[in-house]
Amino acid sequence: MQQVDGEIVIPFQSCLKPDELELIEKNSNIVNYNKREVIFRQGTRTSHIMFIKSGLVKIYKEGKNNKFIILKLAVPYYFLGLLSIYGTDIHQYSAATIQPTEVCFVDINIFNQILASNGEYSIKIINTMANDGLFIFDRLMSQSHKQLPGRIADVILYFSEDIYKSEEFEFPFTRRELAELAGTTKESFIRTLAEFKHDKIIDLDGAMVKINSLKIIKTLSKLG
Amino acid sequence: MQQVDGEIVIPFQSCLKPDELELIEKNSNIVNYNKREVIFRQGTRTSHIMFIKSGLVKIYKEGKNNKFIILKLAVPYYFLGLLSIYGTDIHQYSAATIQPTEVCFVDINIFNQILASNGEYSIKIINTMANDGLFIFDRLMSQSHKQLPGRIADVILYFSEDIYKSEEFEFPFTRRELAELAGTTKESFIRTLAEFKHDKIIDLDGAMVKINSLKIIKTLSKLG
DNA sequence: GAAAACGGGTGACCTGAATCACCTTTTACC
DNA sequence: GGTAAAAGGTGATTCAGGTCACCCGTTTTC
Repeated sequence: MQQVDGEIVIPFQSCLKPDELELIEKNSNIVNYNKREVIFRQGTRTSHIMFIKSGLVKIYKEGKNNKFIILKLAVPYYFLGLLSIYGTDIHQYSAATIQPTEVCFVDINIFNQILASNGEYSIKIINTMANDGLFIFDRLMSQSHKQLPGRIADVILYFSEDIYKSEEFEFPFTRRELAELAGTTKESFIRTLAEFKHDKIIDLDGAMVKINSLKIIKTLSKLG
Repeated sequence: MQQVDGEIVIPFQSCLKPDELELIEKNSNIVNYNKREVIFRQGTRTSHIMFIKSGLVKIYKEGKNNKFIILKLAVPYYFLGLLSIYGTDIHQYSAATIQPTEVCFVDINIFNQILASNGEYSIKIINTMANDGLFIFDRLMSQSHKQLPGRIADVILYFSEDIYKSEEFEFPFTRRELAELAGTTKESFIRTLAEFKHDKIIDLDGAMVKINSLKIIKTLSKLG
């Protein structure tokens, strides 16, 4: 972890007046993380508004006996931990980098000051939090109430549609992490993925994936 | 469903200026529901800000082949569907009354107007949405990543601590609904509850429950 | 550069909980 | 008030997917 200078591009910047923007810039700083570094741990107190400037971050829940549940990936211009900051003051989940990442930390009092005075901005934040909440809701619905094939299909769709916007991509995760994202075990994930390959629904070579039948994947996702 | 007059007590009323309050009162109305009426269905467009004036409401997700998942109960002074209203414009879950309920509908544009002009109030709404999101998050974590006894314990704790604030209470639900709240089936729920009774962790007579060992219940919830 | 640790992968086994098939009691309703 | 439907409950059966016990290849580490 290393602190650096750099320009700040806060989400919804266009809703901010020049003086508000200046206020934020004066009261924030950027921190550089390497691969596989923890940004914050669940159970710790929230202290700053955070958003990603560049890089890739996993948001996950730590359970007992080394069980992890990956909730989502966060990409540039995503706020980190908003729900916890405005909910309980205690982080309800952890965040760790997958790739080298720049995170911008903004003083929380300054941010609140802007929310209080700039109605347009606060509605943007309300929208962001609502979408965040609904997204995690969807992911957990997938993890809790779908069968394995549906969950694996969801993971593939997540990378294809949300993260890489391509039907051909490379998993940035180990199989164990992919399993944690699907809410299953490494073994079951590997097995089901192998079935997808065998059934020619996807091409698979190590981390490389190419979706052959998006239609089948979507059907699997829908049927659960 | 029946429309009536009546005084409006909006959540966080104390943060509102008299003219804002008046504006809301002029642009809202109260609707009376009987037991077991649907307030809104998932998949429909959001249209109003809603909150409960009196009564009891279940918030649930409808799956395929008559599967339901109950996410939470809403009690007086809870907003209904905020996440959907500010997230997608489409209700992501359904709401139905359990007991006769008065719901207050507020014009959404008026409400947004107040959010934009009253920073204190909009931060309250941000807090509310964050807590809502985290709560549903917790419930789904329970449903997806705990074993049955832990899930049943969670349901008992939910009624005891959140809803009735007593170690003795009456389920307002059928066994089927209780199962939907625990993310399981009627049969499994009944079986596990019977075990709790047999092990003297609870007394059980129909809908009546008395917790004998809160400690064991909490342990079961924690261990998952 | 040996050894340990980690990642990907496979097969055998086991089990928690869903499903199915009932039965009984209570509630709803022409 | 009689019938239908819903609710509570139980036992037997099934199976998806977790667990365990491995294998091999690669990367890390001292």
